[in-house]
Amino acid sequence: MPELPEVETVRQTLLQLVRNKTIERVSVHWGNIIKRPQDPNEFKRLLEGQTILDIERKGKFMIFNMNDLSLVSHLRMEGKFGVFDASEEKPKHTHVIFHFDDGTDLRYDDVRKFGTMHVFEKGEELKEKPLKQLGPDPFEDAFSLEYFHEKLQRTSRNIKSVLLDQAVVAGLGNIYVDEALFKARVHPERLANTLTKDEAERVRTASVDIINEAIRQGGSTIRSYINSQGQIGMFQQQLKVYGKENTGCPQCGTEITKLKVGGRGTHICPQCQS
DNA sequence: CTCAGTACCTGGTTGC
DNA sequence: TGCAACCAGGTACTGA
Repeated sequence: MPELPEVETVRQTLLQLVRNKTIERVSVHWGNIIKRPQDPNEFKRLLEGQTILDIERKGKFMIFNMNDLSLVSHLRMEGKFGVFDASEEKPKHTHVIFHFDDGTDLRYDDVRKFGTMHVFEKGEELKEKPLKQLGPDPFEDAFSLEYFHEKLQRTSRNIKSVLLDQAVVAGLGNIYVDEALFKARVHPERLANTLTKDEAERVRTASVDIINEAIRQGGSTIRSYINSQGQIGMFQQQLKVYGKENTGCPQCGTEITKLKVGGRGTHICPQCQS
């Protein structure tokens, strides 16, 4: 489901609901979600008694800061967090429940079971996978033209695959890459090392603009995304090419077409993007 | 090292 | 209507 704007919206809405709550007990109904420590029982034991002090985000990962530990969570395709009264029935796809000492639960729901959770000693999370390998977020100073152009020069992959590579820039996914490349007027199959510096700058600034505007609008709801207060996003109304195949390009009227790039469904205006 | 292909899962949609 | 094939906001692992 979520790319950076959706994760950021979940972070903000969820923080209001769980800040300063203390975990009394954890239940795990699908152990494969838990990646570190490997044993879910150990995971449960570690988190007992911890208080959620803050939630940060890096790329598409959320980082729950607690007294002694950091919980790193990735929602992958369909993960959701919500806070419920402990008396409410457990839905079918709830896999991890953090029971607070005030009678409420933080529940992790994930139809496809792709999401991940890692627990680290506080401060260690950035030194190890999965956070260690992430590149900068799009709006960080480190995502400069020099940095980005250099990365593009060093690979012969297509530009779409490079933008999806979280080690280059963290947070872009299939929707926002298609939108950014449309805005930058660059074809997704262009080989990265053939982009001019001007094209690289167009792609870079388009990516930053799209992500910032999508955050402002609470993300995009295409099929299932909702934030932690149960609200859908609004940015899907601004999408120009993603999911718009067989409609007219808003710039030139040419029909938007869908193709596969790097195994992912990809939407372009064949006239505007070359 | 880089890269394409595949695996991980469930459910909605499409096409015969 | 039934059912198989394909598709989905993602990433880790494999082997060439």
